[in-house]
Amino acid sequence: MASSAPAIHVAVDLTVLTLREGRLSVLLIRREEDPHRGAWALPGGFIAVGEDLEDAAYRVLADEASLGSGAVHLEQVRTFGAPGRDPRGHVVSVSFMALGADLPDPQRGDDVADARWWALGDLAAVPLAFDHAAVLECSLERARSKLEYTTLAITFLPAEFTISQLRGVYESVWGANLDAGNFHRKATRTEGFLVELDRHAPTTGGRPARLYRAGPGTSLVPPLLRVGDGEAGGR
Amino acid sequence: MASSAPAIHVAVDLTVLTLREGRLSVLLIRREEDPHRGAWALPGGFIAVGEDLEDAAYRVLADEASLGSGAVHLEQVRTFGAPGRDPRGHVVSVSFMALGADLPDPQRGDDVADARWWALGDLAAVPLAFDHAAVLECSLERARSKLEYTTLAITFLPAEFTISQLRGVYESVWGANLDAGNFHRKATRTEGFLVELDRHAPTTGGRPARLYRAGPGTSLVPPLLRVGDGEAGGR
DNA sequence: GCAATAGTGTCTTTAAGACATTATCTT
DNA sequence: AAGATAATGTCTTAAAGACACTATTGC
Repeated sequence: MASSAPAIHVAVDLTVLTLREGRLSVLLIRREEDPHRGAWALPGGFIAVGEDLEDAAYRVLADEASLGSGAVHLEQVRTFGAPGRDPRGHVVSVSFMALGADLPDPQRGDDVADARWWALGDLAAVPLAFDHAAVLECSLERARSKLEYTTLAITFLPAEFTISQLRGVYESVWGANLDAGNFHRKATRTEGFLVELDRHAPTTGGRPARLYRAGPGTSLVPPLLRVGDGEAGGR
Repeated sequence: MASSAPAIHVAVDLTVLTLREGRLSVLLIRREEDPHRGAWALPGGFIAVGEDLEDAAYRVLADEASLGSGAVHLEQVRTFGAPGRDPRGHVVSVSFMALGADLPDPQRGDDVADARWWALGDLAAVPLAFDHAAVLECSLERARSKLEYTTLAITFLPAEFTISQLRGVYESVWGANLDAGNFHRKATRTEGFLVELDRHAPTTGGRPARLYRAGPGTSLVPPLLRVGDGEAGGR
């Protein structure tokens, strides 16, 4: 923190994503100190000597997002190290994405005075601190892409879920509308993706939907490729 | 370098890949100093305060691999920061992969006494320094995977090449045998992948192969998915 | 009954994979 | 001619997408 002896500092930045009311949302924290005082930023922090990168990410998750390690899927995305990205000095930041199911509102604590979930659609006019817009975009693209080839979409859902909910994850993250019937067939017939349960979800006005839980597989073969639909919706 | 005041150091490590005689090969450098003196290691180096990560990677490429920035495709892969990975202290290393066409033998210089290309098939019994086996594996998997969805294979080839050479890249990197006819159709009919030239390559004993150069596209749609063939060959 | 959502079936189109066939060169 | 490699064609099968249809609930 003392900027007398020039050195490189290493930090982690977290893109915490969840679905809230069917909209893909990211957790941002309002900065209380310069630089970028008052701007919204991704949660993050410097790593200590001897601290593992993942441990630092989980620490930030607990301190700034009130989230335990069991609540999210954490994954390293990319490292940002341009010399000018932080006016305080040379900060190399390892960015992670954390995905979870309907994550709770952040609690005010020692470190954090103001923090909230932002639906991505509402974020266009919000300037982010540092290079966090690029960091966020990088994690978003990673998440969108991994939905194609992996079973990662399930991390956005509770332990038991319906096919409609799963389709909702894809639609929200991709910003695309998927055919319900075709998606149902694809999801249920992809080996290792889902395990069918004997129970059904309470009806939401129509035929009750069967419940599923995550299957043993981690990759989708063949993948579930997004195609240029374009038409989308927050919900 | 002085280990008196504990601090975190940031380094870059490079996985430089090329095809040599049809075999996927990686550049390794024999360490001359402890730790791991005498072991083979990926080229790498510490970054300076104020130096960009990519610039540092290109500097290492020039110093330790005698390669200019035009010769390779450079891409960040992953950052390794486990506290115990370097006995000298806490070193966070940003790993890059660099891909190029038939890269030259490294030259001996100030930094490097012994450096050579290793075909990956010959590397099983070679212990690598630090966690470089994991770093290498991570870059390899990235390269294998990106061949599926992008036009990256072309970076392993000279500016003008034949379909057979392109197929050879896939076969070498994936360690799989591909059907020549089907590959030809797929490569030539994937929009943006290739530009057909009016010339032909000198014959290698059969019908002369038409020459192509890289097309404008960067992604392959639909992708060229690897499937479980298993049978492979270095050549 | 109707509205709403879940789930299945059918048809078309695309594309992969197996493999035969033709084309064009060297010797 | 034989041998080698390049390129194309044919057939089968898998799977995506469009979309109609059936199933099961609440009202």
